[in-house]
Amino acid sequence: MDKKKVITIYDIAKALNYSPSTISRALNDHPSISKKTIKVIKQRAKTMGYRPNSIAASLRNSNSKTIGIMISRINRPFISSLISGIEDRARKAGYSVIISQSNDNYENEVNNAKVLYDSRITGLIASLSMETKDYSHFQQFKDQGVPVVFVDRVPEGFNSYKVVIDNYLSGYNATKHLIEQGCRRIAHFAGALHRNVYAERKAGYEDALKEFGLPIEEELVIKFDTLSFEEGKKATKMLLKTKNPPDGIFSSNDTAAVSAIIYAKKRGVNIPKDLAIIGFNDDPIASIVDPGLSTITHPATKMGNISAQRILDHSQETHDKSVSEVTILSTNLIVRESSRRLPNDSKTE
Amino acid sequence: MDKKKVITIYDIAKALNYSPSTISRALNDHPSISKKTIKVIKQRAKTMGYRPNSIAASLRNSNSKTIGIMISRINRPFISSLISGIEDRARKAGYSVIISQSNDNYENEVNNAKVLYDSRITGLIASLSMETKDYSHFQQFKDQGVPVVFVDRVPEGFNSYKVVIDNYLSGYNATKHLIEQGCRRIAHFAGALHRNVYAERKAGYEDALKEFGLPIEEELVIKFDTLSFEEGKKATKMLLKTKNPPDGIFSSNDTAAVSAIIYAKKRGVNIPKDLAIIGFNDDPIASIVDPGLSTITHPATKMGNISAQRILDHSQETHDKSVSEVTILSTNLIVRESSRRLPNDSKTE
DNA sequence: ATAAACAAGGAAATCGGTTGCATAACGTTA
DNA sequence: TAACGTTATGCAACCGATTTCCTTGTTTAT
Repeated sequence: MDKKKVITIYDIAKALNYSPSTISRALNDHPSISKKTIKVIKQRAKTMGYRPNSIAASLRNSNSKTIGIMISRINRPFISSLISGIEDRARKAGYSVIISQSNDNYENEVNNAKVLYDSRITGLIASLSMETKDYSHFQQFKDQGVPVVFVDRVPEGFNSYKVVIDNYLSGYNATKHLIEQGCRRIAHFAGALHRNVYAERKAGYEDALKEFGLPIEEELVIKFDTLSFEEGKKATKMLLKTKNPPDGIFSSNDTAAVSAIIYAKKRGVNIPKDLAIIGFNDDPIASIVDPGLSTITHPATKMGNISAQRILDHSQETHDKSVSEVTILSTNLIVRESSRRLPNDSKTE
Repeated sequence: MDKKKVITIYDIAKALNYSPSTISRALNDHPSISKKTIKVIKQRAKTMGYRPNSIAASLRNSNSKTIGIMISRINRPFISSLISGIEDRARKAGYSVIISQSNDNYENEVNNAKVLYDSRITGLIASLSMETKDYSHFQQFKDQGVPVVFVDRVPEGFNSYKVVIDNYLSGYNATKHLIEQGCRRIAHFAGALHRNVYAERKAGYEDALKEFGLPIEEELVIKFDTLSFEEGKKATKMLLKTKNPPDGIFSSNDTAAVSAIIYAKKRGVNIPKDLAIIGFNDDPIASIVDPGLSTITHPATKMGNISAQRILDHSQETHDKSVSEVTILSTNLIVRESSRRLPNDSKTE
């Protein structure tokens, strides 16, 4: 094939009878090169079709200007918005973004960490896989001074940047909302409880019940593996079969909640009258399902922006004083029809 | 900070009294190094905590083992599944994936192309922004023998790999389905018509009408900018206001179609009796909305797999004979309640 | 007028692997 | 036994940009 020759700074140097050092400096607006020379060199670089080789620069600087992302799966609303937020912020700062999905598998996550480490990323943004319980594969980054930002699904007891929402308060508010709407027997769809987000949401749920003097009943807390549509259906089916079915469900995600709505409706259960439901995340499906699913917002894009910013800041600052490590974003309760039993609720969408 | 020293092959060489060449070869299982030596070296590399610097290798090999992705926006179901498909395939082959979103803006796309080119990607997978009409920013890759795979939204008259669905046939089938269900006045929600996907879907729509002897009416084809929820609502509102409103809508995406369903329902229009609706993509919302939205499947993940495979194959083969450049995947019609007017339809979900 | 300061640019090392071309030791074959 | 192959390894250039020291010529201050 007829690949055009790739132009390097050496070619420009030869053409203009300058040294490569001068070319490099000129292209980077180094102060010790005269304005005139800079102009000439830049002009010539353009006409010769010069394109910088960022790999060469990365090697020399041992900095790839790349942010690595480790997530479970890209094709989920929360995750894709998170990535979008990271990418937007990163690109504006001239950074690239490299992604890897674990598919919620621990070994994949460990392998991805290896690959990202070897490619000398500037910083890592990670949301843990469902399975992960050991965090030692993140230590290598810290050892090299590569900042690690955990988002949403963060590890316990591993010191690093964290960007999260207040899951406890969110769970509390969701449950409190159901109670205020008259629910007295509220079930909870919980995720894997070694993952902070699910454990905390459950804790908020339980404390809300306690506060309002409602009993915490084992059989009303359903432990899910993946909070999938199928699991949601199965759990709802099971709950509706019991002698004393719940009059409210707080689900740790929207997928399972929507599934519950659809299944319950099919069973002739009136939502929200017989069964009020609230989800978590405010995925697109939440506002599409009928009745609309009440839920808790999850500021995905913003979390992405902030996480990227942490990485960018880290490389800037001197880091004498350790900055606030954990960023906690607030969430909002969105009340739609799936839980609205009282006429005049101010938080209505 | 106390960064641990990074171990290079030179350190291993010194430790074992071998030359760096031997270390490099041993680590890559080069045949001219004895098994015994390889074993010793690998063992030592492990205990010393050696980690390859893939940037250095990239520079020397002028191959970064990286696939670049250019898309409009990550947080859309089709796109995120596409990326997921690419990432899965790429990582299995030891390739990394670097993403960039244009936000459907032409200049962003051009800039992203520059950045990706400069980072010496092995291949590019691109789905055009809504605005893009000039494709010259992709020429630089071809000039360097870097394979470019266009997916879904592909350029006209630019020679390269393409992975698409049969948009014409899909549009034809969607429209035909509505006609078979008794619709006689079918509106079409069209996207930007300089984008192949929307132009072809519209062409399929028109040919189906023709074939069944139905008139093609200008005012029934609504041209959308982004096929958003808001636009869908506006268009539906407008259509329902006319003296002679349509009895069917074929929308080029699910978002606008779902919006139409919701708005029409609110207006008391019976779906599908008064108005049958079919969308495109089979996004999650399609099966959640009530009534369920009939639609055309879009094999996003598979398209991602294939696109990645094209890149991988390209670097393998000798490329004497030019392979089939365009891959066309088939789609399926999914019939849900939003268009089912006849009782016994075999294609029912 | 002369040392000191400054401006502009060059030489060469460097980042860490990779690889074409030796080389040395040893065995093989006519 | 001389010529030749094999096997296992080393040397040094190379990928392309960056940067630390220098050098040279010019300006400023005393």
